[in-house]
Amino acid sequence: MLKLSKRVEYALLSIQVMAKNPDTVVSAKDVADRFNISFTLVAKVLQQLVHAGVVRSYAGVRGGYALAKHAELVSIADVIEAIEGSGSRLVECQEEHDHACTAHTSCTIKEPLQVLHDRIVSTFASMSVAELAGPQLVQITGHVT
Amino acid sequence: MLKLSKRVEYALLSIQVMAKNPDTVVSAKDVADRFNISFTLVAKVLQQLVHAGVVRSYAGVRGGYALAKHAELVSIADVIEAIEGSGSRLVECQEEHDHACTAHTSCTIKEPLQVLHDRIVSTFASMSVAELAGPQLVQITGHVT
DNA sequence: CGAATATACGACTAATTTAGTCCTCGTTTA
DNA sequence: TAAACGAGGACTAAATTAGTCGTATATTCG
Repeated sequence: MLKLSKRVEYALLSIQVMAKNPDTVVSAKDVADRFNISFTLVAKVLQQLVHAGVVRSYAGVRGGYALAKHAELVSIADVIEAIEGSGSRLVECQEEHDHACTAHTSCTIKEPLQVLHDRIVSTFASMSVAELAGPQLVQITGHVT
Repeated sequence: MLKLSKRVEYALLSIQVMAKNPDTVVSAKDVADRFNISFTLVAKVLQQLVHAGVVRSYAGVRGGYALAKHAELVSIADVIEAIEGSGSRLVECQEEHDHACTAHTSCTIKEPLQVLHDRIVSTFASMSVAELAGPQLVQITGHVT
């Protein structure tokens, strides 16, 4: 009914590791080994997360990746958008290239589905990746809002 | 970020026509012509809807399809499930064939995402196909609840 | 009856998307 | 300067989705 791509899944797994280990950098190899998944794919996915500003990268020997913001500030929607791009709607107009689908009575379902789309996006936006990591030990240096 | 398949789209378009014309049967050809889409595909999709009990079919010369229930009683979730099946989760366990993914620490994101999945399903369930048809004229023979 | 117009359905091919690999380059650290 | 890392492009493979074809069956109507 609704499946996330492996790329998004790998992104979430990677981020989960980072969220659980806020004080260390995590390399693509770490993630790939830990979950027995393709190193190169994970590496690619992590690069997309860098582009989107979700994680920071550190090159070099003891390099790797770490979250660019607090886990609470990164939503699942952010991650999905980082990987899949922001351009996808629930229903795409089926002739937007030339004559924006005015030819046929088409796309009459587009408008009501937009409402649905927005609701779903906000559902994704309502969960932060911190929730993937589960309850964390309170940081001594941290603070409660 | 989240796209419905053409099959679901065609299903919704077909249902929309039926919801707008509750007193007539709509043939696959009607729908295909109206939206300039593949007749055989629409026919197939409609057959899936029949199997799922969403629409009723009438064979023969002046045959076609009509909603099996009131449009208000059919949700978008029903339609998606009729077409895509009910088996898909947001994140699938990546080794459920043999040794249910206990080998690696994998699937640690599955549980939190289940929550998200349920929310999204209920979002789809919250909208009926009647909303695709827009406000209808009140039927003389109808009644208000 | 029988021709025309529907649905029913399985097998098939084509197109698109997603997954995954490979190779080369730049960076950092010890 | 060598080893361990990220960056990124070009590519192949696999899986999914879209779409076709052929044939069988039901119904209406002249």
